[in-house]
Amino acid sequence: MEIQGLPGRLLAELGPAIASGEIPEGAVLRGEELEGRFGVSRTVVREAVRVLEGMRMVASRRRVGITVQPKSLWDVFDPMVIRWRLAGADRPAQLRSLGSLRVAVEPAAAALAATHASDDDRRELSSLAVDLTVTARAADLNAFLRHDIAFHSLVLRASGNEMFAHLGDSVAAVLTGRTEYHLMPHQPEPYAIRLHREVAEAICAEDAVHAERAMRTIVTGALEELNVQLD
Amino acid sequence: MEIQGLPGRLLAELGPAIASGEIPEGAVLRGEELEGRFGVSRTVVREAVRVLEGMRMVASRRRVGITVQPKSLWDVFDPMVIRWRLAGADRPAQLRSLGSLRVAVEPAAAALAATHASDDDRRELSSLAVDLTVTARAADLNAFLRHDIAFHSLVLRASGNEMFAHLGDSVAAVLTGRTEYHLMPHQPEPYAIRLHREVAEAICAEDAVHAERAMRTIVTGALEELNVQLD
DNA sequence: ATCGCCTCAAAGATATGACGTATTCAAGTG
DNA sequence: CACTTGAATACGTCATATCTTTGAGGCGAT
Repeated sequence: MEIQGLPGRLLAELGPAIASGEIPEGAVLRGEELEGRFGVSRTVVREAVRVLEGMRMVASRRRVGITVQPKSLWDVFDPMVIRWRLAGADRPAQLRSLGSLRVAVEPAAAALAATHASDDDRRELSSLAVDLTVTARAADLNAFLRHDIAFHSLVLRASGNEMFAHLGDSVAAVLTGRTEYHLMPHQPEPYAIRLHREVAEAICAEDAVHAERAMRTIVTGALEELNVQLD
Repeated sequence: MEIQGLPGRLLAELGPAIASGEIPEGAVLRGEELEGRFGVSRTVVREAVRVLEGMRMVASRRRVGITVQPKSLWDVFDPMVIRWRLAGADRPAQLRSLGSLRVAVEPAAAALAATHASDDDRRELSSLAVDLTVTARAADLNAFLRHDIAFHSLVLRASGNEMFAHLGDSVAAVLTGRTEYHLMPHQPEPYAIRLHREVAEAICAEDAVHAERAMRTIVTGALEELNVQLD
């Protein structure tokens, strides 16, 4: 589900360029310039710029042009912004931010899931915990990643909080990045796996306290490891 | 910092209408129809629609039209979406979501602030704690609200995490809504005030554990009160 | 020399006509 | 009944014209 057509292509060029700092904060672009640079019409440029303006990465003013806004104003929760930052020079900072966010949110989500999850959710969660164990033992990193993402997304979704649920994609991005850039041990640690099983069991048993504690251990561990790797 | 001009006005009409469910999920709009309904040109309609598409509230497809997407796809973290939902029929759900998010994030932010805050931040925080105490005693709800927002925003900002910092506006929206709709006691509770002072003192003393605990008490209390009021 | 006002031009904002193109739906065909 | 084909439709893109806002420089008065 992405923005299509020429405006989408323009966005795919401009967004990362701005997110990576290649087009620095305060830089001024002119619509006409973009038309020429990308060989598209005014219509297309304006629509792409409007979207960027919607995520507060740029501001368009008459007689001035399109100015890149300071990073502090950007909608840092916008999935597109997150993706662009993860792809560029901001990757470490973005990973750290998301890591801290996970530490805050996922334990709370696990606690809520323990009381709010549907029976289907609980079954699915148990099944995923098993899958995780199996793929970890087989050292199948790709399958492990897939199940890990599914596990954490499901917990977030099962929390019943729409805002938590929406962080599933961001968490997926973090986990994917961690695997892609070899920021995790080649063989997932047995201890982490056991914690995942504990989370699943606690949620199935409606034990919010235990679910929260186990999940907190998982995400704080992940954050610590991330910090070690990034230093 | 809002989207200006005619597209902005169109957004200000369409966004709330969709957010409130007045234009239901799955509804199909035609660009030409919107041109007529709002008396603006294609250019304007297209730009507004593109922004809505950027926040995934609508999807535009050839030969079909502009379809309203299911709520589960919306960028629920987009400040515009939050504002629109708070203004409409989704207000209770939005307040609950934000309340849970606060419970997850603000304690973590307080803990981080205890170790990351600048000296200026700490001074400002102490000052705000005093202001809170004074305005609470004077039962000046508006001034209290202003300081309360400043306090929580500052803690989020001082955490040093950009994503936490960006939740300041949303927290402000929750607090404002709570006051506007008389969802809080006329005289702020002395216990809550003392907790704010405790947070400030703990952050100043670099006591992360204490700051986190006091902040958790504040936000869980607020959430409980919110749930009582909304039932 | 400084302040304030005025004018002009630059750049975005809006409107509109023309054409392109994908997609759906249905008629037609085997 | 399945498949093909074609036409209608609504968005997508381009080009152009005109309007509006606003920053900068000039000009005069104090």
